[in-house]
Amino acid sequence: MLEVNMADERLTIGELAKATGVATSALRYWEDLGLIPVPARVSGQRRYPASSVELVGMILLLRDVGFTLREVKALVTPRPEKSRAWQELQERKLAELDERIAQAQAARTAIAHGLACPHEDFYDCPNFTAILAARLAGASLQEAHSH
Amino acid sequence: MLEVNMADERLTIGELAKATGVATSALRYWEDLGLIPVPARVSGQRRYPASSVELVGMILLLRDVGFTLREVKALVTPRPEKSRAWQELQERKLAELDERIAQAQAARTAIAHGLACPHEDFYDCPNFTAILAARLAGASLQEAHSH
DNA sequence: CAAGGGCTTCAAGTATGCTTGAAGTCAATA
DNA sequence: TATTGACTTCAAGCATACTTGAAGCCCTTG
Repeated sequence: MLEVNMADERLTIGELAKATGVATSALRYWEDLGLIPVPARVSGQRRYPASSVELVGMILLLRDVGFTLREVKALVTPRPEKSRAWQELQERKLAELDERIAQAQAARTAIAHGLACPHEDFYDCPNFTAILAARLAGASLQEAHSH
Repeated sequence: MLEVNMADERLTIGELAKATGVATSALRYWEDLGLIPVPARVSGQRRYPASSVELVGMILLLRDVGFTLREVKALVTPRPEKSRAWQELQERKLAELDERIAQAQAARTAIAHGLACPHEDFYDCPNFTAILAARLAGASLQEAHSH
């Protein structure tokens, strides 16, 4: 049986997987993409520092709110001494997040309205259509992203 | 030149695409998946009612906040007379959205913290690690989703 | 009546984010 | 020493969400 080594703080990939709920295959994939730094090895096997748990947590957090893994990589990899470029990237991502939050709240309102509304005139409510109009107006933004 | 027909309120697929910012290929794909009802045809070409603009707006809204197209379909297709099942689906999705909003706000805090923090001890701040711990604790939830 | 623009279908290709399988290594345990 | 279990690499496969390309139809305009 493989007990968690109390004397050694380093985690095997299985332990990191268990601690974070992320499959080992995904952790190796993230390493290939450069999201996770290449860990030390003990007879060929990866050994992660305890801080990797927080790193994975950060990756999950960013991935879950809609950033691609390449965007996440730009946010979690050690930045070159607090460069201006990196700061600008973070500021852009922060703005994107604000927008995501606003959209999620709009969607929330839309669904809640769907629940509250009697039955048919779902799309006729001025409140509801205002939300949709706002999203459609933001379409240019959507295109700016995909570019 | 093809002017927008003022007398006819129905839109061609190109007009719907322009109004919503969604590519015609995507609109056809959504139709195949059943998100958009099969529209009327005029000499083989699709003609959409004006209300399709709002429908597409709703689809964008839900897709953008992380629902899969199959989930979106369940939310936007005409429900069988306000059935209990449909209402339960909406309530579940509402709860999911609340969670997404909470996560987005957590991510926002995390990034904002990254901006504010001096440089190295990024992952050492108690405030910051609390956010990550919350996300990692919610991992079981993530697994419940993918099932 | 020929050209052009926008539409049609259908099949195949692309990008992302993984999972799965085969074949093998390594260390601990029966 | 043989088996077990977790690990290794690498290639291929899969789901989602589309895009692209080929070949063709229909209507309008020069």
